[in-house]
Amino acid sequence: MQILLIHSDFIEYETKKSTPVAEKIDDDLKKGRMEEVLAVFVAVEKSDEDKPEYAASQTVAEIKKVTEQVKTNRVMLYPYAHLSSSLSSPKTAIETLKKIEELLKEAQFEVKRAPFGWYKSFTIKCKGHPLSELSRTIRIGEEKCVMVLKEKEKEEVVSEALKSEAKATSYWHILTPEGELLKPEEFDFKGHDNLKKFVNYEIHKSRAVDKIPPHVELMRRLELADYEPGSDSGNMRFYPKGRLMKSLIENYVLEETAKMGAMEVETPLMYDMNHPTLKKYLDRFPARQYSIEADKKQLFLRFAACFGQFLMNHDMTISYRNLPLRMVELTRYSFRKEQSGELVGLRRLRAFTMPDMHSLCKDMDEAVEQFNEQYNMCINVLSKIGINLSDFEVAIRFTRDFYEENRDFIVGLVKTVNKPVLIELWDQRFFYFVLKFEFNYIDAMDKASALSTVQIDVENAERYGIKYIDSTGAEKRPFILHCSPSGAIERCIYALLEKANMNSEKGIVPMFPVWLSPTQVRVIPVAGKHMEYAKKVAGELNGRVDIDDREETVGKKIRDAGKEWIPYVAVVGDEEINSGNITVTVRSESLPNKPSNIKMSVGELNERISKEISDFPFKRHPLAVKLTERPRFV
RNA sequence: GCCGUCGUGGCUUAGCUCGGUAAAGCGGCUGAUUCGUAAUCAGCAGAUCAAGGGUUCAAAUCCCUUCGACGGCUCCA
Repeated sequence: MQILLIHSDFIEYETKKSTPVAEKIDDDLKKGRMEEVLAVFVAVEKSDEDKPEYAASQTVAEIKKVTEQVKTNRVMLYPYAHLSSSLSSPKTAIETLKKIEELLKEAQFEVKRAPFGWYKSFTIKCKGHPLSELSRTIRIGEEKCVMVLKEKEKEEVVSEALKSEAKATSYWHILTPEGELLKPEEFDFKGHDNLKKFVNYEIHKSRAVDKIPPHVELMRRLELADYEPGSDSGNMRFYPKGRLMKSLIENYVLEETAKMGAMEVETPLMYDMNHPTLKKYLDRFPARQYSIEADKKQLFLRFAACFGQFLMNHDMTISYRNLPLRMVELTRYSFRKEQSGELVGLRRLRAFTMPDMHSLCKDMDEAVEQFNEQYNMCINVLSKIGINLSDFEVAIRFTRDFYEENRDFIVGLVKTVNKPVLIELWDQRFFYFVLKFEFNYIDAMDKASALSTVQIDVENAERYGIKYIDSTGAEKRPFILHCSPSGAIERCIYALLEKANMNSEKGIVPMFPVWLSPTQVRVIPVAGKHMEYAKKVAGELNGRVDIDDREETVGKKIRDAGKEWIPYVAVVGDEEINSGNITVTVRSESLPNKPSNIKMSVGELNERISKEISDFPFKRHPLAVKLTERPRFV
């Protein structure tokens, strides 16, 4: 049995023409309409033929569940053969449909049934809320819901978490730094445009813009990253400049976690799907996996570093003196087989790089304290990457129990960012965590993407058998914090590109932070005879320096340097050779089409650059110093 | 995954309605220019028009299928 449930403002149908298998009907059934209704499209299948009554009763049970969630008692049954490629006989189908109708009527539902075996026209207005479109497969002898992948004729096991999410009821609020907990409709969003967009995105899932994402064009034009047609969708190629930026951010984040005391480890990319512990965890994690078969094993590609680290924790001997114990891994890659329609440029990928840190804490007090410390670290990390407090919106999500016990702490988190945040509250714990936050970047299309996140996990220490010995010698379960200080590195680059594009539209010249700029200084000799001097200057300059040795006009070279968002462009010609200075175009001080030129010494420029990059990792330029020696990637 | 739009040299696009020799700019190469702050001039090379199938005397153009990108839906620890 396949059913598709659509919570609708209305559905109406009209019979057009009978088919050979049509049931005989009275004229009054040739048209039908219901309002505020759950439309149930049904395909009775071959596998139902053994026990049609069982199939009918299971279907009714599913319908009841959904009607309770969407709060209606009106049902329109609509035979819909297209849901299945393995249909039952028409006779069984009609019987089963009638049985469903009968059972629903017994349960006090207001039911109508569209006739079987007719060509019908129908109009339906779907309500469009998160639960308004659901599908179910009902199989005899199986309690579990499974989704059927038609193209593979293979059943995909959908994790329990994916399902439980549909059942979770969320209560949305806005929490202000003053500690006021307001319903979204009570909150005055004036001056909080991005928060409004974020709330709208989270709760109503509605957007009104249709533009192509600017970062997709930029990632190619700047030769950072590109699609790889030879791979699966959502698996990108990174050109030298993109790889450089990724590498710098990766190293930076790792360094910040190391400062906190995190130990860097490395764990496998693929795991046995039938490992008893992992199997249970898969069920609690709402992600779809890539799976591969090797020898006789079913393996899946990791979607985070949790697996490897928890398995490692399981085998470790840990004393209370070792806590909080932090481990970090930079996952290159984490794999998530997101739905194809969801993939966009660098925003949503199927293979991405993510720092994943886990902290074992002795009790909830320590977990909360660590949570707070990591919350602050995340703010700092993002701002150093170039994404400031004003660029992202905060969501804090927790269970009601956690909130009751930690009200002041939650308000404290809001005070830290000093702006209202979105709160999602659950009556029960549907997930493995009791508290989490995310920092969400809001782009020009009003889409929200999570960057940093921390969660307090109360489940996995038990599941993985992770324990520590407390001061009395007793074994105890730690609480585990999951933390990704920056979120996916690719997503950080997406946010930087989108931000730069937004700036550009506001009349601000777009650029990356200097420490992340692939070329930090470009030296431009005015004519061929200045080349030797240009090389000398380049040799004396700090940072990633290159030389535009092409035979182009100065104007053209300046413009091209601008197109690459190079922070400092030093022109050298007769004047500079005579004065010993260089003339520097400073991007951060330039206006569109109005470069800002400052005469300074090489030493002065070095000092300026040092100030901007000294706190960060440094890597040499991956490309040849002379532009004429560089290939083009796009 | 579903619905819709799109896919033409390396890049950006014209041509597609109404079938008949694929056009341009940028980039590349060659030559001239040796140049002072956001595009120097000229020439040359470069395209089985996403892939596969169909209709036709003839397909970039019409039809079908597949793949990919984007938008919407769904989803998003």
